[in-house]
Amino acid sequence: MATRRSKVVSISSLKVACKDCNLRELCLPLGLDESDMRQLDSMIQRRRALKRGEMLYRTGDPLRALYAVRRGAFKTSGLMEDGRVHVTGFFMAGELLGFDAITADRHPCNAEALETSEVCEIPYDKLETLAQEVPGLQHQLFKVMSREIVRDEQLLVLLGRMTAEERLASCLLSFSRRQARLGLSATDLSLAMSRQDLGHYLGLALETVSRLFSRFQEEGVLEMQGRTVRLNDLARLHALAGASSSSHTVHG
Amino acid sequence: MATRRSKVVSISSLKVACKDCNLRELCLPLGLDESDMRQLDSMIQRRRALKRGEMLYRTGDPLRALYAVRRGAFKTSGLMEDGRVHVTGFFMAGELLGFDAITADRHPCNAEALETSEVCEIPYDKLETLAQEVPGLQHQLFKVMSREIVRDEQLLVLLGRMTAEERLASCLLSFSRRQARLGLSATDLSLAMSRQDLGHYLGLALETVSRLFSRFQEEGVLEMQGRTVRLNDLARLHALAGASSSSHTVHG
DNA sequence: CGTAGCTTTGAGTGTTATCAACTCTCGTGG
DNA sequence: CCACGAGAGTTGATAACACTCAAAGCTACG
Repeated sequence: MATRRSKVVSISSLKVACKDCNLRELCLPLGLDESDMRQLDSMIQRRRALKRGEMLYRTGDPLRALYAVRRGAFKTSGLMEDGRVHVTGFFMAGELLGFDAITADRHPCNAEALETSEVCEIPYDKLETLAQEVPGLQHQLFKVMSREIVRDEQLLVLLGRMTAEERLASCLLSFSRRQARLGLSATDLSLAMSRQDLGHYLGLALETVSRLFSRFQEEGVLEMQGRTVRLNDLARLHALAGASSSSHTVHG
Repeated sequence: MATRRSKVVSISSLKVACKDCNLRELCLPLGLDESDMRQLDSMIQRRRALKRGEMLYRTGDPLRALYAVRRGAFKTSGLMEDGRVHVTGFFMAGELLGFDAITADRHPCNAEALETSEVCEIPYDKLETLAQEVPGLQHQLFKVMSREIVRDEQLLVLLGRMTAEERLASCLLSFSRRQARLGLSATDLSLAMSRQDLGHYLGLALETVSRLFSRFQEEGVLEMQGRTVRLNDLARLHALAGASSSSHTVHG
């Protein structure tokens, strides 16, 4: 009974309209006036809750919708024929995923909830139709997709040219900025993903990630216990990240 | 005088309209009817020729236009604070570049001609306006941007999880497919970029790239002399590439 | 024909992967 | 409430792949 009650609460919390959503300035409605936002809102058919480990979509699934993370976190990952995994992205509240499915009308990767999460489901065909009518929405969509491209390009630099130390430092700074943008602490992180996931994202073995955390802690850059991390020295972390010149332009 | 004459010829060749362009089925006009295509065509203000080494745009330049490669090839590259370079992409005839500039109204990377090249210059503000009126164009733009995201995600897998051998094999196969799509040979490549560029693209030292070419040649997978490469065994190259499961969906 | 840049090849090194063992944490059930 | 087990994380030893440094050969362009 207690569980049922909490479920009811959770469902009601899912009914927040775009205009009342605290994420609207980070998400798709950004820059829309109230009437446009209402149209967008009416299009969002249902909001979906996922538990840790549940898949939002799988490789090959037809593109039905794009997704906005309302709460929680996701990872997207691709698989090589021999089973090697690569995590192509982590998506936090206010971030949109699924754009890579537009070109072939199929999702080219898996998206999995890293913790209890909620997404807004935005039917793609309707979105495109609405974007045709609402200039602000079309504009915002181009911007968001462009940002995704920039994000990926920064990751290319990270994977192609950075040392293991720089990769983890950059990654932690990215998490920090994204948390700050949500109005949360820039220094106290609660990582939703395993060392394995981080390794698969950063192109490193999980043992390397673990060792780096230990070393950063020894050096006083951060304190951590498991997935709880406190960044004690953002300046030094930035120095360790050996930043790429455009690293502060996007994603915080 | 001879040079002047050849320059005149080159300029006249720049005046091909979209509807007469042999690249229209690979480029932005794809899927547009003739009247829509004419509108797009009238928007393309000038076509620009660049010599090897010339910059199409530089990091920080304001976004004025997107570019379609008509002839030749480009590389885009980012710079880290300490001078490390990463090449984020190579762009061949029929391919579009500049989408990463939309989000911040500035180009986040450099674009340099690798050989004598021509581009069509598509003013971004006008493109967005036209896309608002022409559904087919909006649709095509979303598709093209989405394809760019997928391309980058495949590169993330390449850089994050593949061995040096797999990276070069994948890269050569990508070149092969893109040449074939242009109606050219899938096996005889004339690389426009240096070993250094390839290394910066693949996250490898130039010496590693060179050694891999030598090894592939010893093993009979290809023959080469400098930048002229003949792929003798595409099947074996594919095996060497240890393909990621979605590698055949995009970019050939 | 000379020079500068590109490419190849070699030798030695180092960063990070791999393999392995151990510990910790947390949820579950006795 | 504690014992247990499984998954996650840490740490150590060793090895490998690719990097760096170095030198020589090649190509192309002036």
